Amino acid sequence: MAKNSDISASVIKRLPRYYSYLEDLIEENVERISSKELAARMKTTASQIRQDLNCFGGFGQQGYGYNIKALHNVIGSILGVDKEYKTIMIGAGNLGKAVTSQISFEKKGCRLTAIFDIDPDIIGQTVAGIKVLSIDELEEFCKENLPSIAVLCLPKNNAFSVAKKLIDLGVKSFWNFSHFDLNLHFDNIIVENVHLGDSLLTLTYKTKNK
Amino acid sequence: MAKNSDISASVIKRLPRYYSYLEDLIEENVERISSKELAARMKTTASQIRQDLNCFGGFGQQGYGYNIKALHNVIGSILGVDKEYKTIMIGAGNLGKAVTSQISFEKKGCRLTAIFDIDPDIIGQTVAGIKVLSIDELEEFCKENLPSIAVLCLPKNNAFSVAKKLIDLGVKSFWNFSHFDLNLHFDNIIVENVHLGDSLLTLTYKTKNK
DNA sequence: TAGATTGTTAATCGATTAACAATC
DNA sequence: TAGATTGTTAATCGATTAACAATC
Repeated sequence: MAKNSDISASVIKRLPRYYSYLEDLIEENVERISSKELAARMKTTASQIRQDLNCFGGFGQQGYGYNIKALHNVIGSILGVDKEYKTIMIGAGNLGKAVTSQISFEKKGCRLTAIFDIDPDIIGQTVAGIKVLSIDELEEFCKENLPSIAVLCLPKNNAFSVAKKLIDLGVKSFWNFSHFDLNLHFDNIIVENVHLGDSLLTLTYKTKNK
Repeated sequence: MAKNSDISASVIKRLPRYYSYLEDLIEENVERISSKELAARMKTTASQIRQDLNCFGGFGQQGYGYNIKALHNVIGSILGVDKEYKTIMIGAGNLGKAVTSQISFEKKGCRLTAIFDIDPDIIGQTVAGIKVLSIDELEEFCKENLPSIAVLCLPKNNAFSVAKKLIDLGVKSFWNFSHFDLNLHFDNIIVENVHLGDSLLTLTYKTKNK
């Protein structure tokens, strides 16, 4: 069993998939599943599933398989769904609104505590039950509340300066929807870039070359 | 130089990144760049860049590097940005609206020709300059216009039946925002899944294990 | 006990990196 | 010509798959 810091990115990317499939199985009232059956569902291999899970420990039982609820719990706590990282969002335009309506932050270990925007028309609106604040209030808010995660739903040209400010204010993790590669400009921060455009371009490529 | 169908997924995923960085360089009025310099910008290796590009042909010149505009063009046409795949979107809620406002379909080889929804409040609205149609008109529209790409911005529980219908009507490619793994239920279709929730969970994991 | 399925080691496969001759 | 940098082959590294003894 490896130390958490040794887990490869490939494995980590697959954990949320396992988590989601196990959720489905719970809904279907299935109690146990073998790596072989789960692999068939997910179109992967039993070997890979067992290999992945054993990075964190032996959660199965020979001759039986895995208890679905137990495994779901374990993966959840590995991922950190039980955390409550203070999270803020910058940008409450179409994208920001869509993200809040689409994603359950709480179920993913994040507590959305404030939303900021620069547009006077948007400031004051209620998004995800939270009143949108002016970006001018960002500094004060952060000094008081020390959020650890920021969701960036703003245009490329503002991303650098806002990110810089947030890093100075102690934010360590970024969920980055801006088309700006944060990790290339700052060290020691944690970033998940969402490049929606890249995803569509990849689809175009595949469509063309089918 | 390999046949297009032999290109590995890892390489394909990187092409849009190269494309985007070259775009930045064009804006900065840079004319040429070496694999070494580009690698430094992108925090990757010169070897990888040269290796990747040479899957498609030799676009550089010894002692000089790569002409940025020329390379940008080449990668663009490899990706298929000059195509005009007829594209439809299903679901014009927050997410659908955000996607259309965020993404330039035309620049990615896709022409958005119709948008459908099931909600009477949304039907008739204008989104991305297009009047949202009722889902009831989907079949007729597809028979007449034969779209090749569908963007799915609908809830998990509707995804299967809509996808099935679309596949029967000849749609071959899906940009899938629904939390439903299409590729596991249908063969011979092209799918790009966007799992936003997975991305946030990965961030939570990294935040926890830093 | 016999059957099933795990955890884990070993083998294979593919992707990344390094090296260097070719060439502009 | 000398210097730079490519295209491409070879070496390394890591990830996936296969195999099997351990064990429920």
